[in-house]
Amino acid sequence: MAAQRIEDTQGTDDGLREYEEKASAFVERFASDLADAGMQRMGARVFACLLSAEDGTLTSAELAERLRISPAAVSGAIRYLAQVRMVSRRRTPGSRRERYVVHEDTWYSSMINREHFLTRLAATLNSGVTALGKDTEAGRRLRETEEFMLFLQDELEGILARWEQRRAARAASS
Amino acid sequence: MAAQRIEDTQGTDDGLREYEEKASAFVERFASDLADAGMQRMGARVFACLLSAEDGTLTSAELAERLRISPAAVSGAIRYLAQVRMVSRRRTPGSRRERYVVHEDTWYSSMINREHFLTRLAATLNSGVTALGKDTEAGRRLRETEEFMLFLQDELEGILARWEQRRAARAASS
DNA sequence: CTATAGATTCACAAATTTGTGAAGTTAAGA
DNA sequence: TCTTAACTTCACAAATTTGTGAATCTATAG
Repeated sequence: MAAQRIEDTQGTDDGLREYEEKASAFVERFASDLADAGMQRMGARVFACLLSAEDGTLTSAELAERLRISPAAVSGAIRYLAQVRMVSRRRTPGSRRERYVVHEDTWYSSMINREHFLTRLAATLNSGVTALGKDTEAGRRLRETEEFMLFLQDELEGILARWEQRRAARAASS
Repeated sequence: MAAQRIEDTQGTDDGLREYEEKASAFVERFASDLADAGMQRMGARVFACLLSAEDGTLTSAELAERLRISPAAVSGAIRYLAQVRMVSRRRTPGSRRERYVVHEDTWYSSMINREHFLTRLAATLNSGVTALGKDTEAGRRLRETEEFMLFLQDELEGILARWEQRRAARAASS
């Protein structure tokens, strides 16, 4: 872990500690950004920590140590992250330890689809059109909002596809 | 208010009450969706209420009555909504009352840009690349994530432009 | 089959967030 | 200028959320 950095600093303890401090500072800042966007705090911290891990993978114990939190907190955060499909559990055969891993290629779409948020919102708005009457001004406004949500949902899928293409193209050329 | 609906139900008190109940049920459901997505609860309720109002406008007193909340709560929610540019205050000259109004044509973009969330995230990720070292695997992962955020930000602007076009086209043809 | 590492669940305490009443401001109207 | 309607701010109480230690569960190793 952090081999590169250790080398840069002639492998001194100070160098390693400095590296860890910088890494930790970044993790907290990133987590804080995510939390501001509505993500629960521990979930954000664990996710940030995983994303910053050299191979995108950490065990429960490693997470607990790096973030200074209890195993229970790790467990709760992982449950949440697994639910929203940003992380998955990986059981190494022949070990009791479980490793948690960032879905590097799909967490973007999980982030965007957020439990079908837009689709659900559109359905709710549709019920509003019925409730308020489709010929009222309010009904018209809700209908338009509904259409926007569906439009957005659709476009987002296009964006993800384009990103995958771009990514694939870059991978092929390098 | 709700003229259409009153007509539908022969203007009976029962009809009006029924309409109000349905409207309120929708407002709460919509607010709940928004709250699930990370929006603060009162902000969501006030916003949903405004969006459902016949002309997209209500006074502080009307909001307090419809949502059964104190003037202080209205004030707090409006402060928040104004800050994220989803609602603005409108002072009718020659009146002490203030009206709050949904930015019908711009709240989508406010919703999407959410205080430059993506740009900020990209900046944070960039600092992570520096902290972890750009030649490490983690650094590479963060850089890619940063690129995705910038890509997404860019694409979202395109989407909004397309939506405006679509909207304009429809308005012209009807 | 048993012992135990390791993850999860649960009840509770701490911390945070939220909404209220009351006091304080601001500006319209007399 | 004075009065007062209407919005805002503030301190606090209520409610919610969060993280912990302890107990519990699961499945690997022996």
